[in-house]
Amino acid sequence: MKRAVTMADVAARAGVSVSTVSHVINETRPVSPELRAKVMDAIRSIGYSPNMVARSLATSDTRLIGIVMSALTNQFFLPVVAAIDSAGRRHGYSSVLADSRDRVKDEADAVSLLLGRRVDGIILAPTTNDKEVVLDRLAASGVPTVLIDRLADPRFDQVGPENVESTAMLVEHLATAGHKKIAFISGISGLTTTAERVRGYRLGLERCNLPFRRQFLRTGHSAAREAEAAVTRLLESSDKPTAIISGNNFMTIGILRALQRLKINIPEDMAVVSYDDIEFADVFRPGITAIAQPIKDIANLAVQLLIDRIRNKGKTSQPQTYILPTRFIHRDSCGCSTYSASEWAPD
Amino acid sequence: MKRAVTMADVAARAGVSVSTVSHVINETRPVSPELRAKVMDAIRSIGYSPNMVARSLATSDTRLIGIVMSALTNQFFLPVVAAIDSAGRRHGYSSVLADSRDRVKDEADAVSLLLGRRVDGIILAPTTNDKEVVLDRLAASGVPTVLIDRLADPRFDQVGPENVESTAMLVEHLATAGHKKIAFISGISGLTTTAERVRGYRLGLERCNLPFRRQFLRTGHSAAREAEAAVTRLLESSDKPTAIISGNNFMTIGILRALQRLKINIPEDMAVVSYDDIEFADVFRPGITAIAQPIKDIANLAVQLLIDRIRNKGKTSQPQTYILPTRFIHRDSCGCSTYSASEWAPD
DNA sequence: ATGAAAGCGCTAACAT
DNA sequence: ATGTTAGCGCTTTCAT
Repeated sequence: MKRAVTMADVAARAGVSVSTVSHVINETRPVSPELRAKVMDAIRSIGYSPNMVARSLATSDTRLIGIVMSALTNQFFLPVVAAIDSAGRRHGYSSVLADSRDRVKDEADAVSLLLGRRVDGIILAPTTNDKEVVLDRLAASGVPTVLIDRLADPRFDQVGPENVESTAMLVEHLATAGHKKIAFISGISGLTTTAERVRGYRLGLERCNLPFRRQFLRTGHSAAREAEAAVTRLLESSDKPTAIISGNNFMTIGILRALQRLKINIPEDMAVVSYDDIEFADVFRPGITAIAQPIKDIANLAVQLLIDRIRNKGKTSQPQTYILPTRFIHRDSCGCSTYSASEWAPD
Repeated sequence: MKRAVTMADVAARAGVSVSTVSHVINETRPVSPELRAKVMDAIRSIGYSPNMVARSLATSDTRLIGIVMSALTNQFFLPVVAAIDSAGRRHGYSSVLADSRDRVKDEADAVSLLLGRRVDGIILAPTTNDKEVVLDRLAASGVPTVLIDRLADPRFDQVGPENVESTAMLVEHLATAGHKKIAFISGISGLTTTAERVRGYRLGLERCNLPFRRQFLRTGHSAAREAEAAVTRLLESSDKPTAIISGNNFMTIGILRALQRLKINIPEDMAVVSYDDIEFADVFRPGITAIAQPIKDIANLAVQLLIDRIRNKGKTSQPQTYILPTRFIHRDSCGCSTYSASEWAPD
């Protein structure tokens, strides 16, 4: 690749100064029509394309948003990335990825990387217990940041799904259908989402006057494989539940696998409902009754909050936490005959 | 955010020159242990973090890989992005996203954006008929590029899945089970992948001495909704097929929806097989017999090729095209009783 | 309305 | 082994 075409080349070609070129490109001060035309021609004829790197160095903004998330392989995060990217693009921002693999160390590296790249803002789905390490650095750096999914620190803007009432609703739904022995497969301990969903599980039991029983609460570590194992063990007991609630979509897959392997029919022999919807869940037989997160809303709001903060860099308005309503999707796996749809919104 | 900490600050603090600081950071020339220590201390104590933007301007490399793909919402591309990002990261590269939405215009914008950002290389999944517009520009720019999935231009390194034999194999598989009327739902016309899979379909028919029948070849435009409609129309005819082959995973979903709506049982009333596997396909009932693309292999190879080209910027070795073998996954939807697994590799 | 020139924070000759 | 300094390509103040 030969030497890049620069603004100076354009200026020379158009017979004007570089500052004039810059100003016609950015429309940042009036330029006479004649000169403007000359410049545009020059740009076209020599095929000039502005160097964002140089621009960034001069203005100290990069129009880059850093996205830090656990495992891009996580199905939940694809739509998040897509939504962030497309919302960001509308405002002239591009996205840089940084996988945190759900480990504090990698998360820290990811953040360092992005900070080094001088991204204008960061959207982060915090891993477990990273408060001390990463978030402090982020706060100290002063780079606008919004946390999504797991709400870990009120120093930042945060946006996530409603967890407690949504999960409680699943319990109530099953209880209403007559279930008295309802198990819950929970996610990685240490995640706020996990804690809240477990809380919702217990809240739901209470409301239905059902006892909380330790052996019905198992951890699936947010993953399919572990959830499958957890269910397998759960059903080895003589005292089996009649319904299982999954703490997230991956674990739902694991639960289904376990049940299929054990030849337990859903919903006849076991009702199954899930916090988190699965893509294409409608073609599963039976369809899985689930709570769907407002993923796009979360992403869009996060981007909007982030861009607001980037723009108002000076003023430090109070960070806010947003809990977005989920959607209950009634399908077949709960074993009810009635179909309906409803939404739970906070307050 | 206050003024950024620069190398000059570190130099002052450590009582050395900036070049010494630069050299200890980059390990680009010997520095005495004492000075090195001083510098490291200074860096730590004032919390210095190198400015990649300035570095990039000076070295004219960004360590950024641009990823241009259709709709990040496309399930196929998530693992691709993930794999590219993680492979890239191992070599010190970060990924910048640019959604092409499968439209030439957006693709062109995406490429311009990335070129403006001076990415070191680009991995692109070409949209349809963009040869004239985008690829020429890319070629002219001289920025290392590798094409994935859809192989559209021998001027670039390209890596994609085997399509022809893989699809033919699906036909043969069904024919062996006794099917004589096999329909194919094809993708967007204009994609090389679509053309090749259709070719494989016809090749398979030939090999089995089955006639090609126009009404059994329908387009699903690579999307679930269209595939659903196509199947619906297909089955309105009095002369129905006994088996359907899907041209990609989205269309498979559409096909399943159509069949479920029409209360047609798989595989009893209709066999279904798919080019493209679906995530969690194993929990579908029945399990969908499918050809799985070597997605990670494609991504890894693409990154490797790209980085090789970036490093050997001078020498222009001949671009190569790589066709990677697919994997046949035998499940239940084809209606065979025997289970097996095999792999088709080119040559 | 236009131009000259001083940075932005770094790298990499070029001295010493 | 270390320091000085001229760029990298742009934006933006300051003159004109």
